[in-house]
Order: sequence, then C-alpha cells, then structure tokens
Amino acid sequence: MAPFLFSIAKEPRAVTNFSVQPSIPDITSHSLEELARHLRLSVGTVSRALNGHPKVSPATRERVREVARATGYVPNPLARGLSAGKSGLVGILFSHFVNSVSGSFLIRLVKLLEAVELRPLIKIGNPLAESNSDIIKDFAMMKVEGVIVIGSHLDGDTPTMRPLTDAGIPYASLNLGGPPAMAHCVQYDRPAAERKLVRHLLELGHRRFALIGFYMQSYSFVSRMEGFHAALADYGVESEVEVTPFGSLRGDEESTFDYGYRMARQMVKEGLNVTAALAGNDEVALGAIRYFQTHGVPVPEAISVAGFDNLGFSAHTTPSLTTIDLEIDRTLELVLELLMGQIAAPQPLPPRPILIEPGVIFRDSTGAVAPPFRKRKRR
Amino acid sequence: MAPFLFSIAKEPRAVTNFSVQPSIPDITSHSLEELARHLRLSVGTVSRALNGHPKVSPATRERVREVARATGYVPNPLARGLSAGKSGLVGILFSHFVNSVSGSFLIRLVKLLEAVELRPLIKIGNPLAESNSDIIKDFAMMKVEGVIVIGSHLDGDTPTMRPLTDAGIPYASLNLGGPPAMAHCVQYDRPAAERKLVRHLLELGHRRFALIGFYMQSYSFVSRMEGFHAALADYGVESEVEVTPFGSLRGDEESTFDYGYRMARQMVKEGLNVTAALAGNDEVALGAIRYFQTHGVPVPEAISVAGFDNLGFSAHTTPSLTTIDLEIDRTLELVLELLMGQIAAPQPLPPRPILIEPGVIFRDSTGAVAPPFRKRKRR
DNA sequence: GGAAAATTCGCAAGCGCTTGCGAATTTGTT
DNA sequence: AACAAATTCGCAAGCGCTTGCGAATTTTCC
Repeated sequence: MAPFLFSIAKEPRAVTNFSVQPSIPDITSHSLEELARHLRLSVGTVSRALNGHPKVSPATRERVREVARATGYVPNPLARGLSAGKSGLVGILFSHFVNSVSGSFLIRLVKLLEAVELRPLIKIGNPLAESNSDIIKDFAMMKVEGVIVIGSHLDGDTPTMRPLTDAGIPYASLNLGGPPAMAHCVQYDRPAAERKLVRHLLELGHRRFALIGFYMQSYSFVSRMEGFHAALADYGVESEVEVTPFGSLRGDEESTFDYGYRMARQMVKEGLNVTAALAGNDEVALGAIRYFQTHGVPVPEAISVAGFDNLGFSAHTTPSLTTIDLEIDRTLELVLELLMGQIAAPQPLPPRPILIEPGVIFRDSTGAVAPPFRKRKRR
Repeated sequence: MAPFLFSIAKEPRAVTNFSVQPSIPDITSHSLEELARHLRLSVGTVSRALNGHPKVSPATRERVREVARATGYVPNPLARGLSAGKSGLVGILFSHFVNSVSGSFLIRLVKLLEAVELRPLIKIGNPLAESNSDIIKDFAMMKVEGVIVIGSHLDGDTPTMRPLTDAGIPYASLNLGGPPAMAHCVQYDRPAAERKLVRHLLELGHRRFALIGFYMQSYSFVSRMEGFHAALADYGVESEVEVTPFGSLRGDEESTFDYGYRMARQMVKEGLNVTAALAGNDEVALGAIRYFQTHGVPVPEAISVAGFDNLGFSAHTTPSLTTIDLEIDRTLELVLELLMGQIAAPQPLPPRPILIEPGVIFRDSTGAVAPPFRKRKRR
C-alpha cells in the first residue's frame, strides 16, 4: 500500500454492456402443491408441517422442512398473508426528525430484521402529528406481524400505540422524545444521563451554565433539568449555580446545526457570562462550537460545550465533542427483542417499559474552568 | 424567545399512562363488496372502475373513485397482489456502504415512494457480493412492481439487474460505484466533476497533488483520473503536474474518517510535498483535515483538501469543505421517474442511462497556494 | 390380534380481489 | 319505434395458502 507514482489513465470510459450470465437464478418458486406432490404428502399436511402444527409428527415435520429447504421452497407471502393474516412483514413507523443519525437507525433495524426473517415495511411518519393512524391502518391491512415505532413524539407515543393495542397488533417502540409511557417501549433515562454529565462539569469547576437548543415544553428539556437538579443536590451546590436557557418556545424549530449557531450568537451578543453550555443534541452543540470558535471564544478554554446523541461524527470534530451516547445498536436490539417477545406470546403481555441509562462520553469540548476563572470574551 | 431565568423543575418524572382516547381510528377497512353495495354497483364494475378498465364509463369511474376516497376505502394489498400479481410494493435493494449519507438516501426514497402510493420493501445488500440474487428472488416472490437498486458495486450493477430484466421486473438503479452501464440507471459523470474541481485548483496555483482514500482498481478512481487528466489538458500543464496516490489496493477498506486520518499521517510521515489533496469522499477528506490540523499543517494554508459527496455536515466543519455535490434529492427523483416510466410502459423499454454532472462546491478547505509557495511543514 | 392412539388424507371453504364471458340493461342514433 | 352501441350485471374461476372436519391409514401397546 505504499504510494506509487501514477500514470494517468488514458483509456476512454468504457461502457459495459450486459455480459451473458452463465447462471440465471430461477426467480419463480414452486408452489405448495408441487412440494406436496414431491413429498408424496397432502397439501394440508405439508402446510401444517411447515407451520409447526401439533397434529403432525415430528418426523415428517422435519422431513418436510428439510425438503423445502433443499428445493428452495418459500411460501408465497401474499397468499399466506391473505389466508392466515400473516405476512412476514413488520411495520416500521419512523417518526423521528431526519438527521445524520436517523438514517442509520433504519439501516440497522432492517439488518436486524433480516436476521429474524422478517421484512420491514417502512413508513415515515410525522413526529409533530397527533397520531399516525393512517399509517397504522395501512400496516394492519398489510397484516404485519408487528410494528416498531421509532418515535420522537413530544407527547409520547401513546396516541400512536393505542390503536395498535386495540387491534391486537404486537408493537415495540423506541421512545426518543416523549415522556416515559406505560407501553412496550425502550426509552432513555435522560435524567440519569444528565446527572452524570453535570456532575462531571461541576467537578471541573463550572457553576454558570447555559442550555441551548431546547424546546422548553418538551419532555427532553424537563427531564434533563431534573437530572441537572439531581447533580446539584449531589454536590450541595444549588445556591451557587446559575442556569440560563437559550431555547425555543416553539416545538417546530429543528434542532439543527444552524440553530445552535444562532443560539451561540445570541449568547455572545447578550454577553452571557457562562462557562458551560449544554446542548439539546450534537448538531446544536457543534453549531454552537462553530460560532464560538470563529468569534473569539475558544472551546473548551473559554466555554465548555456538551451535546447529546453521539453522532458518528462527534468523535472526529475539533474539538471532539463531549456527549451522551445513545448506543443505537444495543437499543434497537432491545426494541426488537421486545417485539419478538410479544409476537411469540400466546396472549397480550403487560407493557414493560425498558429504561436505558445512556453513558456519557467525555471528550475535548469540555474542560476545567480556567484559573483566571472567567476569560473575557472578545467582541 | 428571549432567554429567561429558569427555576429548576422539581416534580417527579411523571409516567403517563394510556389516557382514554376519544376517537379510536377503525383499523379494519371495509371490503370491495361493501363499497359496491354502497354504490349500488356490482363488485366487478367497482373493481374495474378503480383499476381504470376501459369497459367502464368515465362517469361511473369518477363516481366510484370519489366515493372510495370519501369512505376511505383502500383495497387490500395482499388480496390484490395475490390475484393480480401486483402488490403495490417496490423492492429497494440498498447495496451501498453505510455512512452518514446512506441513511438519508433511504428516508428520502421512502418519502418519494409514498407520494406515488408505493410501499418500499427494503433489503440491505452487499456491495461486495457478486450479485444479490437471493434478494431479487424475494422481491419477485413478493410480487414487487419494480425494483430500485441503490448500488455501489465495483463492477457495476449489471449482475444484479440481469435477473430483473429476465424476470421482466421493471427496475431503475442509482449506480454509485461502478462503471457506466447500459441499463436503466442514473449515474454521475465523475470525470466531468473532477475536471471542474481540478481546473479550479490549477487556477489557484496548485501543481502537486495527492489522491487519498481510493481503491485504485475502482471505477471511481479511474474515472476521476480521467477528469484529472482532462483538466490538465485544458490548461496544457501536464508536464508541470505531479500526482501521488495514497490509496489502497484492497477493495474492502472502508472510506472512513479514520482511513483519511491514517492516510494523512502517512503523507506527513513520508514528508510528501504536495499542496492539494483530493479525497475519495467527504469522510476521508475530513479525517485527513483533522490529522493535518492537529499536526501543524494548516488547511488550506499549507494544503488544500477536497472531498466528494457533500455530506450535510461538510458545510459546517472548520474549515468548511470543498466538495462535489451529489444532489441526492434530484437524483433520486430521476431514479424513481425512470422506474415509473417502465412500470407504465406496455412493453420493456430500451435501457436509457442518465448521466448527471455533479456540481462542485467551493468552500474554505481549498485556497490559493501561499506566496512563499511551499510552506515548510513542521515535524 | 385387536383396540386405542397418533397420523395423515381429502375435501371444502375462505381470505379479498381480478378477470373473462354471455346476458341484461341503459343510452344514443336514425 | 327499432336497432346498434355502450355499459353494467352476475357468475365463476382462480391467485396460493390455511384450517377444520370426519374418515382412512398407520403406529403403538397390552
């Protein structure tokens, strides 16, 4: 892999035409009837064997499955769905703000589903909508075997999930934005995460905080404040600490890079005297850092900044970002597990919310308060 | 939205239980038969009206559709699929390396499909695999109405698409990594893009280039070299220019941030004397920039760096990244258009590849070569 | 060998929709 | 009013699979 001098390619760009392929995979699969004839069994028995009915002996069940596998038989999902109300499909209602993480959510989820031989039927919902009942309805019609909701509904996923329970459709949700719900969901213990983060900052000597990029009515804000408060109590420093929120009172502001940038500008303009800024997510944090850096407020020397999300990117920024890690992979696995449990269960399970305590990743965007304590900001 | 002093929330974290919902959306939709009864028409006629058969008068066709819309009738996709071999599904074979962009590809595509009332059936393929015939087979079994391939197969998407044409399944592909193919696909004119970029750098005075993070056998490398060469010819500077590739001879190295970082380190270690580095993609470029910045090689003062992709992020890094914009949205629309055209066509259309010439976005990571021409790098 | 238990068979109905056909009905034309 | 053309109707078959039932067959056990 040593570098080598390169002679510039001169050949004209080739247009590859279809080459003749030796083996064309046969795309049409045979039917149950054929399989049965081949096995010298009746269609009914074969069907029952495939579906693991108790009335068929273990011996033939295995034999049937064996041959099915060997001949590459796969039941027609549509027919199966029509007839038995099973489709091998699981609906994924993705109702989260689109950012750099959200896409990988989907990809990972699709991969996980592949492993359990389920097909994803993806719909993009609206996080701001009351409920996404149209989508749920479509799922029901497609006879999905379950539904996964990746949701950041401000009021929780309850309205979305209610129709699911009513229809007896197994579901599991990843509650990304709303308050904890008594549902089959996985959610983050935001207060706990915040508490860890703030304890760290307190130890570094910070006493004056800004909160940026929050929708103030949202659970995500309230919950993090709760954690904040807990940390202050841990150290008994409530009276020394000042906290100023630079947030929004409207729910429709996206938590973007630009938003963080603007909030930081506002902070600087107002000459806000803080040593640490806690952002609603990584994008906001990075936007703020960008503004600070380009306007004479070095991070973390003059101000420490922390995010929330741990985007793939945040480890590689300058400075790298202290943030809270959502551990997407593990979380999604839990969600799927929750769903599979319900699908397998003979009767509806009682809701069992799972709380995940996210870890805090300390990186370079947070540091100790400098000895002269408050470095005067230029401008 | 002015900041305000905040009193820390003390209420305990509330667990919202399912509140009683006033309106439970009815999930079970009525059948064709009901619709027919309601319309005082026969099932056959209604079905034909809905599907736009010629034998039904325009008047009743409209009436039927009107009532169907009003009552919220949606035909059962499974039954329809079983009976007519149509499922309203389109298979999406996503066979691209996963990075920060790839996810948004999916989300955008799903949204586009929603607009034309098609459901996506997503499968993640392997860009390194010969063909993804298993997946294609599954698509065929699900009676998809078409397939969209988002592919970065090094050898083009041909092997994947061949079975599709054989099976008469409409498809359209976004060829992200392979050589141009005579297929229904959209692809980028990489040489043209590279040419624009390099012309720009030549004008800025650059004469010594490094290429980082390429798989040297790949079309993406070869094609970009072609554009490189064209730019040199444009200015007649072939003889003055030196170009050193820092790439890989293995196809399985991912084009990641870390990879760019390592390549940059290698460049510096070897004391490579260049003023501009062209990266295989944005992540690699940003990784390289990070290394340079943290090791005494200011960007763009000592070295200009350009990417390829235009991640959402690249506008917001420090420095912001000069890169080539893939215009995902427009491109995906074209792909879908291509597919819809085929679905609508009574008989197979001849392949019509569409070439997109991506634009170059000049930002802060590239600049003029400094007057002392070569700034001595530390270390 | 014979009765009970366990399997398997055949058959039929059904999932909700499409499609083709001849017959019945409506509409338009002269 | 008579006839042709255009619609619509009813009916039936079928898409590939599931499911329930009584009957036929095989296995198991004493």
